[in-house]
Amino acid sequence: MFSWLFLQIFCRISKVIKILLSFALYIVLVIFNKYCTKTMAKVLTKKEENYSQWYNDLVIKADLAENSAVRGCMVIKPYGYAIWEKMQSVLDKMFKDTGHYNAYFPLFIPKSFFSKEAAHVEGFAKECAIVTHYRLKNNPNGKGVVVDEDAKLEEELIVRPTSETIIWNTYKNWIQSYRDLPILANQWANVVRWEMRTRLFLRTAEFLWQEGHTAHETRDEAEKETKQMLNVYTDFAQNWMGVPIIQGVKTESEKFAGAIDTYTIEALMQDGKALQAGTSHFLGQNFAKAFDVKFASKEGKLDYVWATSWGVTTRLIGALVMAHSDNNGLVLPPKLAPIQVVIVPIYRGQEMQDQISETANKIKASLESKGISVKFDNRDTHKPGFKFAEYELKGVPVRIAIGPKDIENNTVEIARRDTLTKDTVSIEGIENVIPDLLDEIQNNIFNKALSFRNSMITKVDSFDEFKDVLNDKGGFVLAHWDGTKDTEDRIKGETKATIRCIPLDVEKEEGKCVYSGKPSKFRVLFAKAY
RNA sequence: CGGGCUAUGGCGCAGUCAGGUUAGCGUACUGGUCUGGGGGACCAGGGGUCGUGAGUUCAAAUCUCACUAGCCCGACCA
Repeated sequence: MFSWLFLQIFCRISKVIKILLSFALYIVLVIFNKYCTKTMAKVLTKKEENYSQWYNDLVIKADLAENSAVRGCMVIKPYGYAIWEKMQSVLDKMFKDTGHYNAYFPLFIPKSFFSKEAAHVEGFAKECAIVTHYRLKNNPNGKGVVVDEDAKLEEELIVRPTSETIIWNTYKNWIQSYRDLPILANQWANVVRWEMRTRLFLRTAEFLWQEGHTAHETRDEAEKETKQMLNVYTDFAQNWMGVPIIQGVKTESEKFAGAIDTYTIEALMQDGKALQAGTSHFLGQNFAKAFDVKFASKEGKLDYVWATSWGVTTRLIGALVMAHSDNNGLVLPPKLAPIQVVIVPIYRGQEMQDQISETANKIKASLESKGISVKFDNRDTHKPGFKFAEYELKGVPVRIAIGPKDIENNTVEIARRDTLTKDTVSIEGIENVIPDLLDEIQNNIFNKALSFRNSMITKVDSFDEFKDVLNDKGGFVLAHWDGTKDTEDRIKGETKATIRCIPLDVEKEEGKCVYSGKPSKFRVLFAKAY
């Protein structure tokens, strides 16, 4: 009895001590916390401290996307989706301008279609989602619903990881004669690849993309199409996203399963890792043979159709984020920014607010007449400083601040997101200043990324050097390779670097494989990649 | 899919080891006053089935098991 009482008392005393200690610690933390919020960047992990955490923070805090209740699947939030819509509209126009048109094919693909192209199935089999039943029923043993085992599908359906099979099964019915060619179809769709490790935008179980699927009379025509679309992607990446890329062709082991050749555009992220930003495949007659798609030529001969496919995904948003952004948040290229200019008023009292709003609305209208997207943020619920930080986080390229001093002097303060510099300029002629500034920002962002990228391409001639560069510096490594899968695999095993591509503009150069010492005729591009 | 960690107001966390009265804090939110050229201050207020489900116990945020989701490392991969 006494010992029990003693124990109770002891417990209480130790609890009291614990509480006192926690309280002291808490006070210290609170003070520290207050100090921190006043002196440090508030919301983002620093890029230099933890790059992937910085990326995650950025995507979430800038309101681009968030994780969902479904494993591996993200919710693309309005601001992130607005960027995707801009990408879509630009790309869609580029596709139409090169003679393509849109269509839509089913989400579900009969399982048997996959077994028709053996190489292709190997590439995706391990990450397919499969529909086996078509009905639910109330759980007879309790709450909720269960799968109705009586509603089993005769043939399972695969949720498309890509649409070659369903499309080529369809093209078979569309194509009889050379007069039916070419077919230049594209579809905007979602696809599912059951990824084990996912990251917002970069790798998710479901993602959005476009996939072009074309059919041609001749090999030559299909190859030209493949390269044309690679150039379209290059144009988009460099001139719209401001992301410099390297065009190249994939090695046998890195190419799309089912393709003869896979062409790629490879971008470099700020942490020195490469990211494949788009691919264009020359499929040869592989799918035509698998789905028996023949056409009668002008000479009346039957031949298999030549094919291409090409795609870019919402991963481009990840590339956009990682290519340009800084510790203050996103940096968006003006050509893809949902909001290109934000106007923040600074005022005291209703009267001043009205006065400034009038000026702000005039500026807004004059900029909009030039085709610029402008947001006038006249919320009275947030202070100017808060808004400054918020739009920086969201990467709005240009901010115009208008306060009482500006009204007096007929000026505004213009702040650039890319350089974080501020200037006071006259309101007169601002509708001409801003478009030029947006162009300049677009160019500056690209040039900055380009000089970084160029500084991160290193030629090496020994395997020690190869490893040192990858570990200490990162980026692309140009090295001789003997052309064998074995060497490629070994290098990957030892360094985690893969051959990103054989650059299209590669110079002929006699050399020795950096790993095996065997002869090589040109250098290939290695990097650790996303 | 293997190893490790995690899940507590909207968000970020403490409390869990060692079960015990009314589960706290920051931030966000609501109202008010002062403010306003870089994430404001003060006062008052509301909000939590402690991831889900079972179990142990007089008593579970706390212990056990299963499940779900997330993060990190690996394996796999267009």
